[in-house]
Amino acid sequence: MEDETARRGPKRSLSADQIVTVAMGMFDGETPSIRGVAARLNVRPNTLYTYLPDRAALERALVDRLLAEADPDVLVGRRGWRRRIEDYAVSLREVLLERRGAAALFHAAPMDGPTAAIVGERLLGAFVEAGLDPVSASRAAYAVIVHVLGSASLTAADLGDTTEAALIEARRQAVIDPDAFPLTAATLDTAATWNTVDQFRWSLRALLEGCVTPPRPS
Amino acid sequence: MEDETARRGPKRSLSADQIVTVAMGMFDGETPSIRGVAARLNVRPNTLYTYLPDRAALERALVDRLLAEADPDVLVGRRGWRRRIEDYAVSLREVLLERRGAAALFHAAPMDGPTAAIVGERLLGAFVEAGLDPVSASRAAYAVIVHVLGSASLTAADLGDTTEAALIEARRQAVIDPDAFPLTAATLDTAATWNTVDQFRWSLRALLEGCVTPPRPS
DNA sequence: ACCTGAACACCGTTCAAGT
DNA sequence: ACCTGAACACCGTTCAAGT
Repeated sequence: MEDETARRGPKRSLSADQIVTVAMGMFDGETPSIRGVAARLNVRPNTLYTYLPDRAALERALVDRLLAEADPDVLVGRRGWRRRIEDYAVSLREVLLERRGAAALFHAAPMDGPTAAIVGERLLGAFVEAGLDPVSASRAAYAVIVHVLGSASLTAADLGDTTEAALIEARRQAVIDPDAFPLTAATLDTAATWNTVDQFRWSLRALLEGCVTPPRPS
Repeated sequence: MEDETARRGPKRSLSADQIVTVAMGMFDGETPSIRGVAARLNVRPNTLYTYLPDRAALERALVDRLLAEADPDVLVGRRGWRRRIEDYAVSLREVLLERRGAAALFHAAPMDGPTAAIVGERLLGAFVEAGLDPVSASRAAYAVIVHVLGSASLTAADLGDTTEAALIEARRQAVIDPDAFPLTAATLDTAATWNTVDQFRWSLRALLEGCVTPPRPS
């Protein structure tokens, strides 16, 4: 009948979950470091190795938490499949851009956590609903993941320390030689918005459209 | 009338280009480090700061070299626009996967070098040829970049230290609960090939198709 | 003008020792 | 069982000093 905290005594002052939660609040351009997280927890760096085998484990856990933060529940419901996919994608993009350095994580750690499995299953469901056969649905689901993460991390890299507005302005002011790069010069204003949600929605819609279009004869 | 090397004497034993060239041969999962490159050049780490302002400059230079290695010339010629884009994309993917750690670079350093400008201009040309208006061509060009880099770095992350064949086999052997994840379980064999060129070509074609399809009314 | 020694403030990780 | 001190082998970068 002991209460929860006393059940086995306060031997463990930490847990892997707690460590990951603290780390989630420490994105600042880099992935939170083992030493940094330990310092925040007022504990020596090697203490964390009681709960995590290595840094890669922390990274995998962070990847899964970020996927969950984007709320996989928007992938189900009675709205159309396009809308559901787009909403989750936009949400994930937002989550990743809110925390500087989060996007890059996905290119260092594999997505093999429980939330990744749920997101995968639901993406498949949306594409089956769109009329795709299972093989195409699987390919389409991965294509969407690729596009969302690619976009988020490229944007994160371009943003660096500045704001979106500053980046757009800087891009607009770029000096392009119109003789060597006529098309680039003519489309400078559009290129200036490459890192906006609007561009993201445009390319994601194009991808979805292409995924559900029967392949043309090559 | 002095010869080239003697013109100002052998004061400089290095050049930024030389440093970048050496670094290009040192991808091993991480971006080559300043200290590592210096060691390879038989020079003290801080010597490199005579030629490069900081590590970020090395990274930007490497990004441009990698884009060039994929050979932007395949983007021009008399072959169809789809073929030209796909060939460059596949080539860039290959270049990035050949050097472990190369793909991740693009998500840390902006693409602002001379080769990036050429690739951009030629992608725009291909999409204009496809009949897109300038604004759509610009968006489509960026969408392609996003997709290629997203795919390459996700694949690099999944591959880790193993080979493609080993990864496919491991994915095929994965145990999925068919009650909780019916679609995932049913499409396991396709998911096993997510990191292959075939999947890459499939999703890239879908993206291109969607880019040249007139937008549907939302 | 170029290169270096020495130092600073960081990393991830291991291992034997303490409680 | 958990936490730590100390150490190892790394980072990028700065700065005063040497040639």
